[in-house]
Amino acid sequence: MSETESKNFIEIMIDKDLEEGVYDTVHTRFPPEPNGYLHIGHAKSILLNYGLAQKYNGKFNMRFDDTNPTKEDVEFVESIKEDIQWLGADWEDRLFFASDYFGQMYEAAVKLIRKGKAYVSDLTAEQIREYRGSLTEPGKEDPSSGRTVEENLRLFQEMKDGKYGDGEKVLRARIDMTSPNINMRDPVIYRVAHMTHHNTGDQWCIYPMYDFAHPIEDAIEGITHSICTLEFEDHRPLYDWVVRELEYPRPPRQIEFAKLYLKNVVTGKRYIKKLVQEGIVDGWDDPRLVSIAALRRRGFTPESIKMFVELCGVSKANSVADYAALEYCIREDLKARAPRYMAVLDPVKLIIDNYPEGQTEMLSAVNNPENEELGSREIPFGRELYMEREDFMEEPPKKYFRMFPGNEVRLMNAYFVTCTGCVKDADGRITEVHCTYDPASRGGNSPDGRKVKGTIHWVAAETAIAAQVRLYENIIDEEKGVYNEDGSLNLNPNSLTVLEGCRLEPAFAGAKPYDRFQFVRQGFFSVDPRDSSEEKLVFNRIVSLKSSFVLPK
RNA sequence: AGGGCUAUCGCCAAGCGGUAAGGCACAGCACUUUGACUGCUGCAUUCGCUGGUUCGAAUCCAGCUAGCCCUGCCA
Repeated sequence: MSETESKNFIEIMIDKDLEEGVYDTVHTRFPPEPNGYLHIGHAKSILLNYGLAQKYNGKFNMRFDDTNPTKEDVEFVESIKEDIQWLGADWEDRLFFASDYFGQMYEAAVKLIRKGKAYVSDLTAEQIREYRGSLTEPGKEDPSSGRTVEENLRLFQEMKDGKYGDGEKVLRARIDMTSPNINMRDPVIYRVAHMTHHNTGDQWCIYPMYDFAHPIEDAIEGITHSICTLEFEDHRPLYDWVVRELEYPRPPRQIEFAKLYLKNVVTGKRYIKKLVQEGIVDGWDDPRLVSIAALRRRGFTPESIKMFVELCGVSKANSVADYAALEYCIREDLKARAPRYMAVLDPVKLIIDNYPEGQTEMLSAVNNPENEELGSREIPFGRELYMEREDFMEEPPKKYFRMFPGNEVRLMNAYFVTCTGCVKDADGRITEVHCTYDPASRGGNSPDGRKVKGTIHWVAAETAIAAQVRLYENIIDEEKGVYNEDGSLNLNPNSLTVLEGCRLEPAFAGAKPYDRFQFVRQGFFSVDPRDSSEEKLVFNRIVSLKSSFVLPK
């Protein structure tokens, strides 16, 4: 990284560690529990950990923290792997499962028992809670804490051998029942759970708790900087206690940072579940959600998400990012690499009265004026076109410079046309707009040098492709805040607008799922991978152009 | 209320004793074959509050205040 670029607090800590020789390399990891789908918040952690490893020429591990079989499922390990790969974080050959270390964790527990640092407790869950004390009162000594090492060894062995039922016995670390930090009041480190584990099957009936397992996982893998979120700050003394008592050389260091929250967005699993159940969204990858899969389906690029995460920065202050920042990132990424084609979302016929009936011609158009590499294409032109309904007004307000009777505009990449009027049906709805063209202005410029203020997009009626376009908004209401007092969500009734009968220029033929385009003046769109087929093109709007729909005030 | 953490522009965020970076958003102007993009300009006499130390404080000290997290055999 360049010297002028400012470093975040984690990089400063790493620099110090390297300088003082605490570590001579950087090794990070992303350790999700496979109990759900990844969302934008996880992307920050993934990209932060992976980015740090890259920046310091270190390594990055992928590890499933699967120490609690009651909540986990293989379904999630596959989706998580897919999402991380899509984001571009490369764990190379270092894909691990915490469950693969169960044997070593068991041995570690035995070591603690031998040192007199752990004991088997007979207390029930409720009793343990009572003995723990409260935020303001110290805890009380566990009646089982006086057992001998031999007895503890035997009991723990029996726990492992399946002699006890779930909840009957538990292994506790002996630390300090009076600690002001509740996590240090003899935390449970092993529990009995007769369950089939997605990875280890029925091999184990005792499972380690996170606080005990995580530092061991990190130490085994040689992790140097174990980066997690703020809520684990209180656990750090316990993390340090575990690696110290287990006597790992060069123990890993835990560093906490603030999670990334987005304004007006749902990430809660129970809320998403409800939205799916009620049919408000069509799944965990519905484009209105911010799961990695949803963002991908909507058309966001990995690069844009990376840009967003970097834009947000890393700190310890709780913060909520504006959705506008995410939109900025995808616009920024796509504007130079998406071909810009014309598409009419709300079509109305435009008839050029002085263009020869039956004649067609091909016009050339540059695919992206900002990126020559994207080449150019030929677009058919004829007497009958489709134009955007909002691009015509019978009585225009001031500073409206699209079509209105008597006004001359440019048909993009084609000709100057002068509006002559419109035709309405019995209900007064405009069915046709009429104009005349200037044959000398082919390509969009007049040889006499006259200028026009407006340029509008269009599509030839005869060759136009019909498509469905979906305009997505945030599913959460912007004005009223996210949640109601009863815990229900404030849904935005306009979160999805489906536009049928949109007309596209022929260049769209052959578009494939995930292909991204900039519809001239309408924003960025991508082909929906779930609903598009050869016969039916379905586009999701990724993000609109900035203020492109706004009429002058 | 016991412990931990945080507080710099509407939203993120630099700053680490020498007199408030940057980005997003917003506004204005210019340019424009997308009212987009781009370019330029504007946008914190002030850093949660109050005192103190100092020639000098967002930065150090003290005391307040506010927010977040912690009483799972979840992670």
